[in-house]
Amino acid sequence: MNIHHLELFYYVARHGGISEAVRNMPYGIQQPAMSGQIIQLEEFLGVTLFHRRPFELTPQGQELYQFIKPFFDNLNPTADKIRGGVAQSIRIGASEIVLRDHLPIVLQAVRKKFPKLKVTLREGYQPELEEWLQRRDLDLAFTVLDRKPPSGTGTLPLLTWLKKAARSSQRRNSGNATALKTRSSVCPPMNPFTRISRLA
Amino acid sequence: MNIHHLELFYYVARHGGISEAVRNMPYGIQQPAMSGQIIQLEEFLGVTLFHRRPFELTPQGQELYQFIKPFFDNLNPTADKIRGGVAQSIRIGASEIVLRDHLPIVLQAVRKKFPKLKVTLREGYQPELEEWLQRRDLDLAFTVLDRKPPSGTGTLPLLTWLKKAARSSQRRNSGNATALKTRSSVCPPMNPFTRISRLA
DNA sequence: TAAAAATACTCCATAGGTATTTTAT
DNA sequence: ATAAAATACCTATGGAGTATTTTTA
Repeated sequence: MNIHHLELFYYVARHGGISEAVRNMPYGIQQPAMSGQIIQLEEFLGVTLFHRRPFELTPQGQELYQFIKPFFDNLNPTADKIRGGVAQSIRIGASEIVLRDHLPIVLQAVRKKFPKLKVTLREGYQPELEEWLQRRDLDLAFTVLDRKPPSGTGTLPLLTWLKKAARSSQRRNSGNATALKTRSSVCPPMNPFTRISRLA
Repeated sequence: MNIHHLELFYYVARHGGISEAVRNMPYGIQQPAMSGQIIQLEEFLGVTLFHRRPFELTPQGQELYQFIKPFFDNLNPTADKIRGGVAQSIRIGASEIVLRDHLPIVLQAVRKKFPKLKVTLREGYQPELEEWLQRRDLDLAFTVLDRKPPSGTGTLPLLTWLKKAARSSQRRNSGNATALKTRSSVCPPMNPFTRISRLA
């Protein structure tokens, strides 16, 4: 079952014809391509899905359309929901000093870039932060670290992580790296600290 | 939104991991391909869909899985239903003579090949048959025809149509040609008659 | 240390494009 | 006569393969 064929059929059924579908497609495709793909779908199913001119879904075409409609109707909305559902929140842990003296200026700059981002702050000392990261109660932690990061987490040099976050895919950082991507100049000098963040 | 990516993710979520999904795929695919496609999906959504080892869906992964699951769960069953839903019935129209003297022997042979096929017979004279074909009240009609077939219908020489039906795709004949595909030797000599059948 | 996942390529199947013909209103 | 759909043919993108490395439980 070629699902791409179903997607094309969805638009054909929706717009009442191949050419009409082509004109209303969210992305570019030509009529011969559309015809070909639809024919392949019909051959695969061994069934005529619709009469061409005048356009009319066959009973089988209706059944198929009924089945695929809710899926394709809600595809992009669902994607948008998922896309937005994470990037708009980040949970940061750090020591009281970092939280009070260094983070505010950073967050202030971050807010300008991402006004809708919700930031949750949590105070804790190193072993706590580490545990919370592993438990996925935190997305990001600032702390000193004298050994390699525990599994499920990773580190980046503090002064470079902002740039790295920009490069590294959102995938690696659950979308939060992007949320924090900002001018590295706004990053205050916290050299001795090391960042631990969940990578997976 | 690449739907093929969703299909792959469905199997990953279902089987709890990329490698496990690869092992249980209904068609052949390799782990690197799977990894790559999943990564593309995650990059497109800007979200981690699942933690790799140990495997665990993220909240976003769960939301996506919830959404796509009913669709992919029912995909093949629906396809099968549509596939079978037509081939098992055919509506044939013909004159009383054809119906009584010629069709029975043909249908007897057809039944052997397609025991589950339901045949509906209807008697009528030429203009009626033609109208019923156009109205799609019939799938197939036997009649004489002194002019070209009306729109929405087509003809084939009686002694060759069985072979042709075998060649021509099911698409052209709503699956019924296949249902009627049988040894042409069982076709009695009805030379003067011509077949009209819906082509679209 | 062994299994899983990611990376680095190479390749090729097939979706899609252009040009044209056929079909139906 | 005109617009839709189908056909023929070619191109090229991106999905999938092999080999290998990296990761982590």
